Amino acid sequence: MSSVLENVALIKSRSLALLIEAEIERLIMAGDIAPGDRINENQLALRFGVSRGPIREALRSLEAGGLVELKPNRGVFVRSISLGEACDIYAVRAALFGLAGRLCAQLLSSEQVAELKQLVGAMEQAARAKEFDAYYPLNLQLHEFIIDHSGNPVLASHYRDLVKMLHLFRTRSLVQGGGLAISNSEHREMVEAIAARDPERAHAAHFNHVMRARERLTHVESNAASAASGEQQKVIK
Amino acid sequence: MSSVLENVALIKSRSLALLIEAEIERLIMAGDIAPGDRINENQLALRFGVSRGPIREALRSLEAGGLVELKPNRGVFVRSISLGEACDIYAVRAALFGLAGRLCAQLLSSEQVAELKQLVGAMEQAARAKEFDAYYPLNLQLHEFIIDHSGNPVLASHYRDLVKMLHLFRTRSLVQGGGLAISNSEHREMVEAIAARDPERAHAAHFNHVMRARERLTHVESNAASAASGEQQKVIK
DNA sequence: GAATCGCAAACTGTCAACAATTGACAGCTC
DNA sequence: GAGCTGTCAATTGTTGACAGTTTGCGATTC
Repeated sequence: MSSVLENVALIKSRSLALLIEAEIERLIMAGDIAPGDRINENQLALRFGVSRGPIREALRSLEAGGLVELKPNRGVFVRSISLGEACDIYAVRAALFGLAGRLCAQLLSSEQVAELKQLVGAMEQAARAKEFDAYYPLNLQLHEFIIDHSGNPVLASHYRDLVKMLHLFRTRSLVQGGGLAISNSEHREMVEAIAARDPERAHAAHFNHVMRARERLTHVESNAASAASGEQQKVIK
Repeated sequence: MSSVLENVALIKSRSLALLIEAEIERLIMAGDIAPGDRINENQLALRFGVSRGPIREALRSLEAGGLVELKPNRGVFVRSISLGEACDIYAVRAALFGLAGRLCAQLLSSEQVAELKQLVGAMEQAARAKEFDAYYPLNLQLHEFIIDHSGNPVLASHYRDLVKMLHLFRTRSLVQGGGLAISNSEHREMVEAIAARDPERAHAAHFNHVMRARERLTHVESNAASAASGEQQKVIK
């Protein structure tokens, strides 16, 4: 047991609130606490073995991040994202990802472009072999790479906030399932635009990639809810 | 005296933390607390006549909004934005504003387009007459209009966060002074693209408008840096 | 005289108790 | 029996106190 190291790490992180914030976020992301659920401060405090102070601070932070909602005198609730909100988030995400693509086209070294090409190649292989378990992490890696190498931390931070919020949308599993081979041609276009050092084209490729993911999302949704009563659909374009 | 109504409003707002958060934000925006300054919890608690709990909660919220920085065991500091960070923020802002323009081109009614045209007309008049005091609020109004009518609250929220953060940049007064007639031709192009219902063109116009503001910013900066000793900088508090 | 060590004041991090509000249930009135 | 009212338990909002850390200042040493 590396009790010493653990203690050091614990002391370094300093402030239970930060630790607890990360832990609550993890619980929400893992679906351990479902969207719409109320969060009981006492219960959490008991669970973590701390007082309510740090818990409340952590929740305040999460609220600003959009993961939970604060209803005065009622408590904090895990936010649940509607289809309309998810569409809004996707649009903003598309704008940010478009910017990331534009920046990458201007900034990336040839070596980094080669890395991207390799990634897309691996994804193509996985898609052809229908190996979803291999495809998905590569897909994540590709997007992370582009965001990280845009050289704009503000962009990266906001982008990640949006991705987190999208995890609160109910049908995300379906969304992730959609696409595969379909979207890899989009990936190829993205990387080619970057390789061509064409910021405008890269922007368009990246923006459209996310917007098409949004369209796939709405189609899945409308199919799923077509039989049910007419939920007010958000008109797109 | 609507003392009863006031009390109701006060009670409704419920939670000192929310009130205090708004108040601290106001203090920062007004330059009452300067970037880089440390915020003393005890002092604030005394000033507002509350305990430190709500203060800490409010600060947590502001930290997530990017207005203050939390240094463990040292305290919270008002963030100070460097030129590089300001550029990053401008880029993200440009991407969001570009999206807003794109959406407006798709959504706005003819009446709303007429409103925009009227605004730009008034700005042109003010610019010709060199009436800066008239121009500035109109400029703000134009940008607010576009953001508000994009129909995307997520976009609006993130955009406003960025604008707030830019207020922490030291030479913002100079930035606002730059442009005027120069940038109004950009405004005209923005509105014309929206009126033409051309999303792509609107996107480009809005994106470039902010990016050019960024360029003006960096030029002002480098000029200010080169003539640092001579010119008397406008000091903010 | 400069650098270092140690101490004390100030401040942050955390806690446990207190006050106030909410929502539900039981009892009363009509 | 329906609707209102008052009370109660649960939970949030707030507070003041305590513990640990940082920092500035002064004494001490070389």
